[in-house]
Amino acid sequence: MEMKSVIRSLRILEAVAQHQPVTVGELAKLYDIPKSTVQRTLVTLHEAGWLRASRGDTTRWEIGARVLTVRPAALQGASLFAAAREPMVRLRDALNETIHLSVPDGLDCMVVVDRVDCDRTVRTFHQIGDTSPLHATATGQVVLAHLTTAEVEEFIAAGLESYGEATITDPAELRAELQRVRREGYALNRNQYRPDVAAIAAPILDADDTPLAALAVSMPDSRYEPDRLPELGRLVAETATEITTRRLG
Amino acid sequence: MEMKSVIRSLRILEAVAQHQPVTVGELAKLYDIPKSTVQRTLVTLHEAGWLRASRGDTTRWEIGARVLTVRPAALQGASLFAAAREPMVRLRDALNETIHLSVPDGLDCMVVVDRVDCDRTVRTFHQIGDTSPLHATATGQVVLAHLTTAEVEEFIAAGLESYGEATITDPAELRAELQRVRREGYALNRNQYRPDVAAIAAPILDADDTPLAALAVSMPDSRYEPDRLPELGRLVAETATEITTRRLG
DNA sequence: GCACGCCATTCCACAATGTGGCACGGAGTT
DNA sequence: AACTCCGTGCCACATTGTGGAATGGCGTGC
Repeated sequence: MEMKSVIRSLRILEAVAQHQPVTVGELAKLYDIPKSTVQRTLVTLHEAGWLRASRGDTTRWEIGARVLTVRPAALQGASLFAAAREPMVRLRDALNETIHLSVPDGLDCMVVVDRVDCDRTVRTFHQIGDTSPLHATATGQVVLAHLTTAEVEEFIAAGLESYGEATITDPAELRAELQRVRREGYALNRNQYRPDVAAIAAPILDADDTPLAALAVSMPDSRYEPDRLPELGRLVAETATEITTRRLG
Repeated sequence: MEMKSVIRSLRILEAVAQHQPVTVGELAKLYDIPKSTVQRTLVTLHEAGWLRASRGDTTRWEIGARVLTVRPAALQGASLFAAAREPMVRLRDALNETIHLSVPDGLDCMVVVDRVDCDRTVRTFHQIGDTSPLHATATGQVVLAHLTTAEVEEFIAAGLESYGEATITDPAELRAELQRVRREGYALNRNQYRPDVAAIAAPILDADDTPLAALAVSMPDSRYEPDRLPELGRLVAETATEITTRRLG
C-alpha cells in the first residue's frame, strides 16, 4: 500500500537469502524487475550493511552478518535456546529421531529455529528458517491450541489452505482437534503438510501461558508406530515442560 | 546516497530490535524522526512480515520470527546461537568477565551477535551489532588466522588502518601474529582497537575448517594479568572448540 | 466535569525520491 | 569482427515518500 520501494527491497533481500550467492541479472529475471532497479536496491542494501558482495568473475551477492543482530525478543538473550538445547539432545538420544524447535510468527507461520539430527540414513529434513502453516503441522497446532478462542477464530477466518488429502480444512474439525491437543498435551500430524512425514509436538509456554515455541519429533511416516503414540506423546510433552520450567527458573 | 527510505527503514528495523517492544513515539524521540514517518515505516515493515504489533494499552512493536529465515549462507543448517549460549554462560561464570560472540562480515568487519555480561561495576561494553576491523581485534585475528593465505593477502592489500599506538599496521608483523595465533589456538589483543581494553579470542570453525565466528572474553586492560594468559587462552579455546563440536554434532 | 497532556493514527499538498528504458564498456563466444 | 551476455551508470519523468498539522481516544489533575 505504501512505501513500495521498502517492500520491494525486503523482497529482494529475502530473494538473496534464498538464492545466495546470486547475481543482479538472475534476480532481475527471477522476479521480473528491471535490472537497474535490482542493482540500485542491492547497492543500497549493501550500504546499509545487510548484504555482502563476493567479487569473482561476476559480482555475486549474499546476506551479510548484520542480519544476525536483529532477532525476535523471545529469542534474545537466547534463554529459549539455552534452556532447550540439552533436553532436545536427550530426546534425540532417547528416540533417535530428528528433533526440532519452532516459534510462531504471529498467526502467519511457524519458523524452525533449532534442530538436533538423528543419525539414521532415512530421516526428515528441516532447515533452520523453514516456515510452515499453523493448521497443518504438529508444532502449529500446539501453538493454536494455547491461543485465545478469538485468535483461533481470526486464524480460521483467514482460511485453511489444503496441502493434500490429510490437511484439516474444516473449521469444526480443527476446533475439535485443538481441544484434543489441549486435553492430551501433544499434537500428532501425519502427512497433513508434507507427504510421508509424521510429527509429534508439544508446547513451550511463557510465564503467562502464551505459547512461545513448540518442540517436535518428526520421522518418516513409515516409521511411525501408532501403538507408541501415548509413550512418545508423553515423552515430548515432558521434555517441553522441562524446557518451559528451565527457561523460567 | 540513494534509496533513503529503504536505508531509514532498515535503521528503524534495527532500532526496534534493540528496544523491543517499543512504541512509535519512543522511536520518533530516540532517533529524531517525525512520528508520522516512523508510523508509516512500522506499518510497512509489518506488511512485509518483518514486525509484529503487540497491542496492549499502547501499540508496541517487536521483531517477527520471519527474520530468522534470512541468514548468511555459512550459518544455514545449524544454529550458532543455540550451540554457543550455554558454553558462553559457563565461561562467564568461570571468569566473571564479559563474553561475546562475533561473526565476520566477509573481510569488512566483525559483528558482535551475542554477549553474556559479567556483574562487575567496571566492565567492557559491546553492543550487539557493533562492528570492528579484523586486524585490530582478537576476534578478527582468529578469523584471519584461519583464512587462506590468498584471502589474508587480499585483506592486507586493502590497508591496515591504525586505531592507536598498539594497532598492528605492518603486514609482516600481522603475518607473524597470525602464525602465532594458529599455533597457540587463541589471539590476544591489548589496546589495539580501543584503548584500555584487553581481549582473548578463539575460533569457532565449520566442518571444512573455515572460520564461522569467534568467541572472546574481554576486560579492562587494568584487570589483565599476563601470568594468567596461558590459562585464559586455553579456557577460551576449549570453550570455542566445544561450541564447534556441539554445532556440528 | 472541564482542560490539559500524551498517545497512536490519519490526512494531504508538495517536492524529493525512486523509477526503468537506454546506453556504455568489458569479457566471452561465434 | 559481429554478437551476446554481463554489471554498471545516466537522467527526464511522475510516482512515491514526506512531515506538519489535525483527529480522536484515554488518563490525570485541577
